[in-house]
Amino acid sequence: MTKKERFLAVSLKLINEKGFKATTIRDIASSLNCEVANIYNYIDSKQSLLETYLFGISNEFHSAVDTIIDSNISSEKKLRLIIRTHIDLMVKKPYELALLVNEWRNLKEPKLGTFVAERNTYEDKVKTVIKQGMEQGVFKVLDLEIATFTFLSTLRWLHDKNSEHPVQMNPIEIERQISTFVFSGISKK
Amino acid sequence: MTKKERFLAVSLKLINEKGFKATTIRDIASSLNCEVANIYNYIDSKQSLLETYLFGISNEFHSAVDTIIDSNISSEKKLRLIIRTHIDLMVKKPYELALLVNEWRNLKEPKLGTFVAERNTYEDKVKTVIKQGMEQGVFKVLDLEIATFTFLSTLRWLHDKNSEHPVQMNPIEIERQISTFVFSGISKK
DNA sequence: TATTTACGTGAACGTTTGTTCATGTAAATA
DNA sequence: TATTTACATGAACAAACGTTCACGTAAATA
Repeated sequence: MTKKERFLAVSLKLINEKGFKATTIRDIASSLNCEVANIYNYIDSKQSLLETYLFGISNEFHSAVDTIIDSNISSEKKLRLIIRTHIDLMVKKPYELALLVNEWRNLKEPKLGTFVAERNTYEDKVKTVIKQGMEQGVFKVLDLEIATFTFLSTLRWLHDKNSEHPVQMNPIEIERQISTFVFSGISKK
Repeated sequence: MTKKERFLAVSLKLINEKGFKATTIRDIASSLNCEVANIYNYIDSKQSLLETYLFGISNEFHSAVDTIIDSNISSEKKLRLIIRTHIDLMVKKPYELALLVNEWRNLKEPKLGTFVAERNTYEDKVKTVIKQGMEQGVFKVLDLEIATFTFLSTLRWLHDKNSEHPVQMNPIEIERQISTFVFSGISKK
């Protein structure tokens, strides 16, 4: 692990614990046992640090969902794979995922606009999958907006709870539980 | 509307747009067309302002859910009423609801601890309703943690989307859509 | 009328913030 | 060996922050 990688990891953890605005360069330097000025050997500015994290994880979601959409499988299977993608990223990159939820507001224009646009595009991709499922008679015909965002919010649970007391279950079992909820709801029969 | 009420409303809106840390006392004064020092005729500190908002809305959720739990109705009906409560609060107090989601991290100890405890208690109350439904054979027997937080995340959607482009539907229709999703999922039969 | 209360003002405070600077060292490269 | 590169240092900067101060005004209260 290079010095820069260690710096990136420590910063990410700190920003997650205290929030981006509350995490100072001096905090990071202190955790790293180095001088403040040293940080600027790794980055240009505190803002660019946040941008690196956010656009990095954003791209991961996009490339994953693109592969899913382009594949020749049923809408239900696509939705199932999207669930799986979110779970995998929660397990592999919990801190980056948390930033995506909590800290994107701290971006400044024009990066903020770019980020929001990317996120909207992601939501639209998911929406398309659900829409196709409805048209094919596989999914209930609900309000498309509400269905999509209720679905995405369900997946957001992954981050929230995992960040406070990490889930013990294995990813496959989590996927089974969430898929059950998403596809057939909470009512018995 | 008294001066203090106007101050509280303007602050709330600003904090929602820019975030608590990014909203300065000078921002608030500027929006209010008054001097900075004037703000301190209304509040003791910036922190106390956040505390007022957060514990206020937190109490509203608690008293609503307490009434629901104590009432002599089925588990399904209780869950339906909880959904309705969240929707009503989203419509009536969207800004406070957003703070509850986004800004609670900015509380400082010991208030932070109190808040987190209150929130956990709320989650436990919802969890109890779901647990009873499972025991009575009304709900599927899923992992209780996952079921509860997936459910709560579904309701969180209400805030997220409403804050960006407010939902046009009336509360009753929203409730119908979300209840369908929660109780019977997205799959057609 | 006298006095309290609510609201308003502008300057100043002490701290903390991100960032830069000039300078240094030790290792990799040429 | 000479020179570039990567990392390190401590002091300093200007800006922004929450908060306080002494003072002022006008209306409500006694």
